[in-house]
Amino acid sequence: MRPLIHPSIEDITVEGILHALADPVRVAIYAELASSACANTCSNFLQVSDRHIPKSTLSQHFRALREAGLVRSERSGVEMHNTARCEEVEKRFPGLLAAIMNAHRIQSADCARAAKRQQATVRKKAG
Amino acid sequence: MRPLIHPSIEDITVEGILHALADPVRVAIYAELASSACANTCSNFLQVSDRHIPKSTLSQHFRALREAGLVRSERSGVEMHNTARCEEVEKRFPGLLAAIMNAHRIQSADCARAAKRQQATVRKKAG
DNA sequence: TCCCGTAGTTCGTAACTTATGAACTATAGA
DNA sequence: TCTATAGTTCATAAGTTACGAACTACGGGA
Repeated sequence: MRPLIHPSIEDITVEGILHALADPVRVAIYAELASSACANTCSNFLQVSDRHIPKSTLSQHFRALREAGLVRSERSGVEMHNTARCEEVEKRFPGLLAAIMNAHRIQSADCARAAKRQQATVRKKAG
Repeated sequence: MRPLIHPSIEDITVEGILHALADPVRVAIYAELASSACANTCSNFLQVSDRHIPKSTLSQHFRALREAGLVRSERSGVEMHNTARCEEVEKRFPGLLAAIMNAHRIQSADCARAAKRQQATVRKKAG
């Protein structure tokens, strides 16, 4: 089994971060990790945004986040402890992650609003 | 020839923006467009960051930027006028593009510094 | 009007990337 | 040692990207 690869702070690239966070599953994972006080295992995320993710796919997503420098993973017994590397990345690229996460919040809010509106329309038609 | 597709402001997604800007050629193009006062043609970018980009590839890159909502393109005679949609995107996702562009500046500066250091080392060894 | 040059697009294909099930490794506990 | 759990790796199918060749579209002569 290969060792876990964590780039040092100066090897983290903007392209790498953007690519990693350009995937809905990965941002969801990252958002959860970033807002969580303690470490999370991988299998916490087998269910993400109401969708089942196969274990192997999840493993690849974690690798992508890790190798982009966004997440630190440490094996601990049979499981893995994952934490977001927020402070480090913030030091190298100030404001970047905050802006991306904020944009995601805006988008989810919009999306929720749209769904609500559509549901209201459906109810109106039905009744 | 298909018409040019420009998403309306509410159809622009964070994933789309991140994916579009996760490519070094595309960010370079976007950065240039965003900092330019007037519209630029596609072939202005046949040479980007000291590297030649084939016309067909460039065309795809512009399409990607356009369909992500980052760039507006208008055909004008035989050429195309491209402008960045900064203000619109800023309205929808405040601070996002600024943070990404800033991160890119930081990275390029680091890169230039590293190259300089390496060159100094090479000179030292040689002489 | 016809022809040519320039600007950009589309198509076909080869190279690369991603998703996922099956088979694996690693560890903890009985 | 056996079994269960957590995660990884591998093979492969599906999707995406890069780029040359052939194309469309427009403008400007002759």
